[in-house]
Amino acid sequence: MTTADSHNGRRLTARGTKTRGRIVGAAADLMYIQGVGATTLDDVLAASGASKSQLYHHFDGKEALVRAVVDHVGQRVIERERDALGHVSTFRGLRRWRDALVQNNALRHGAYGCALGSLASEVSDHDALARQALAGLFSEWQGLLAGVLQRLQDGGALPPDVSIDQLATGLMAALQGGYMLSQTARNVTPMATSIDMALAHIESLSERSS
Amino acid sequence: MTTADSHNGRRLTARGTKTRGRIVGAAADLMYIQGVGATTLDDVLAASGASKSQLYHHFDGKEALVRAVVDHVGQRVIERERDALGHVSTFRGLRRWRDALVQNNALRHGAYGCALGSLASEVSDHDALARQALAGLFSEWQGLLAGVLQRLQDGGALPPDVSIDQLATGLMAALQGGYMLSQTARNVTPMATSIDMALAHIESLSERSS
DNA sequence: CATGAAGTGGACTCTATAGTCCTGACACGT
DNA sequence: ACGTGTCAGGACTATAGAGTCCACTTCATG
Repeated sequence: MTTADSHNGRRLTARGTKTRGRIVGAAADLMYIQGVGATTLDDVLAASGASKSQLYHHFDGKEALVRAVVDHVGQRVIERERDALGHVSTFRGLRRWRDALVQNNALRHGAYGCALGSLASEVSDHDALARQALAGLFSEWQGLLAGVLQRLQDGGALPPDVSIDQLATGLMAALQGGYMLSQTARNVTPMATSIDMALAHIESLSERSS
Repeated sequence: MTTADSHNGRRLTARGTKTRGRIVGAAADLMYIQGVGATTLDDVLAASGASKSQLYHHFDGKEALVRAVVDHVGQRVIERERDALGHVSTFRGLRRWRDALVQNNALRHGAYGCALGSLASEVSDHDALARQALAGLFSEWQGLLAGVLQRLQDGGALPPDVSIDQLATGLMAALQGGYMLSQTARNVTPMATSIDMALAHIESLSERSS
């Protein structure tokens, strides 16, 4: 599942694991804020308090580090979304999920965008492996959305003939596109509006089934 | 309107204009394909057949070149969209617009994404001026979409109480998010699906007004 | 047709950054 | 407690890439 896990099957001590984690965490933060390309290894070392040799001890180079960051950020996002969506089975729950994302993004006025989306658009055209990992993460995330929609459908809140997967794709795209527009405008409104429209559409489908 | 037009008010000869155009064009192509960060000035020089001094004669540095690229790409996209959307006033026309974008993106299996969107997500967090230019371009593009929706509303195809601007925002986000998902998946389907969902929602609003 | 400005060519410098290497400390199994 | 391999520190190298400089050519306008 993971792309560039630990290092090619070496034994890790507790201390080593901790150092590796510090490096990946610092790299993830910096790459989120500055972008992947603008983040130098020296930046990462300074932020994590590690040294060159430690970095190259744990990773083959920058590309490998980026892949580890993708895995790490992916894990975090999926975990967050699993918590937020895993048991949602009502439109109200879905709207609460929306509110949480919007509020969270409002804290930085939309800057930096979606942790996964930013990585994806910067990395997809350079590193095929990272791209595939990101594609997998998006599809996992979308699967969580599909799970919610499935529960809605099972509960009769959505007609049985609508395509859960297509709705999940549309919702995911609205979310990502909204993030990007908000990032560019430095204003959360577009993101909120676009998710609202996607949710409105999904909710409107239920009216037919009454 | 333009961000980093010609150079700080110098007189341009025909030859100079041509050279400047070659440089910007080559830079735009390279930055679209390789990304802004991965495109070096030497790349641009090699591709355009210009020399260092010519580049620095016309631009203050890489940042200025990037801004010129944003303007250039923006002009192209807006012009294309004005042609495609300027006189559309039916749902059918809107679907033909969708088909053209999807087919065009299918040629490269989604790779590289939207010319404007890719620039935006890479540049927004680094260069405030470029970010504002991109925000302006997005809003211009969205204005073209809003124009179509307005004509639909004026013609009675959309109820008078729906918010044109919100629909245009949602459609734009669906488009951009779709581009990004397709770029990551190397597959146009998500983009097509997400635009379809946005259009379906907009069309569904008209049913209420019958 | 002269003069100065716009335009061109490419060598050169300087610095940031990826990546290497060597030395030594620590930790764990035996 | 001892020895092997993981872990850490940081100096060092190599190079790619941004930006400078200067000599030269072409152009526009009086």
